[in-house]
Amino acid sequence: MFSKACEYGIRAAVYIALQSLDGRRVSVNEIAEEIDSPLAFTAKILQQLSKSKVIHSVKGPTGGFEIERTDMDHVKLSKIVHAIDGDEIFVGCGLGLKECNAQKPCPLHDKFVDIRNNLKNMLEQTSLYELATGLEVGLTYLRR
Amino acid sequence: MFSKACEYGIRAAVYIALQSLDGRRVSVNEIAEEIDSPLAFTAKILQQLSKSKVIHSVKGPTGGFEIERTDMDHVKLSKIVHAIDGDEIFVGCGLGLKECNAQKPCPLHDKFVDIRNNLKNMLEQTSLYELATGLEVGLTYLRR
DNA sequence: TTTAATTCGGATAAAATTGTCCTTTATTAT
DNA sequence: ATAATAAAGGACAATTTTATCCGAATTAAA
Ligand code: FES
Ligand code: FES
Repeated sequence: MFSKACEYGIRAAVYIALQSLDGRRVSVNEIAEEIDSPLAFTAKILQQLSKSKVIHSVKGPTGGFEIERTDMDHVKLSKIVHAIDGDEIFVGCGLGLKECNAQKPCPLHDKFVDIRNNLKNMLEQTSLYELATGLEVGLTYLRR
Repeated sequence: MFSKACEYGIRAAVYIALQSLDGRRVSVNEIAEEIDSPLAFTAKILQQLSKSKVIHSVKGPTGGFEIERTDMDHVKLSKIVHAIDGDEIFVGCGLGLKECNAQKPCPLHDKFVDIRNNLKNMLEQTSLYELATGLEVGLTYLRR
């Protein structure tokens, strides 16, 4: 569904959000440890998320990654997926035709667009804050 | 969503089904041409589909690929996806945890499982015959 | 029985994704 | 100022996916 990079990116962003709720800024080392992801690869992904304004980074001692409390609400999963995987999942044809086109649809078009739109809506409606709070209460997990 | 191999596999199977409705057996060359896919790679995928009984192959002159009329109804897309991409898409965690587990769910679990199940149901309910008939009537396309 | 058409299967190559390493840059604390 | 800490960025390596090539096996037709 999503690339590995995107999966790590979402898990990392949720973890950063959770810690930011406590006013804690976190390092790549801690993030990779907590979400059980490859350190250097995770660092690359965090750079992307930083550039696309999903998270905020601070260099130097006491530096690290954080997310403003107000941003947590309006940063939706769709923004992260878009930043890392692009828009294929939001607009692409399920059978791989060059573009999804209702005027010249593939055999799966109607059924696929339904599901694709459900996914799109879910991603556009789910905020980092929402996901982080489940974690905070101890109901959900970022590793296993 | 699906791998390239899987996309080609579905398109190929639908095309084979369509031609089989006319009693025509088709070659890899014709299939790759009609669904606009790389010839040799498509041949590999057809081998897989043949082994997993999605399609039937006949060697030698006048040989090629075909699907029995009765099979078209009960071969569902889920079988093709399973044969080529495995079961990750049916049971995997949306955030890449080693396994999806309702007892220890990732933050996206509830919302993701909904969509994953919609997709699963759609694939399990959609037969090759159903997709081929849309093509037959000229309402849908396998290339563009 | 020979030839030709076709799938099958193995080896290999190219491209994309995933992952690592090391140097540079910014910033804080001593 | 200097040293230490952390992200940024570039080069490179490993793995997986996508794709190609070629010879072997099968079978129908000439
Ligand atoms: S054309 Fe294939 S999903 Fe729309
Ligand atoms: S645990 Fe992540 S989708 Fe179920």
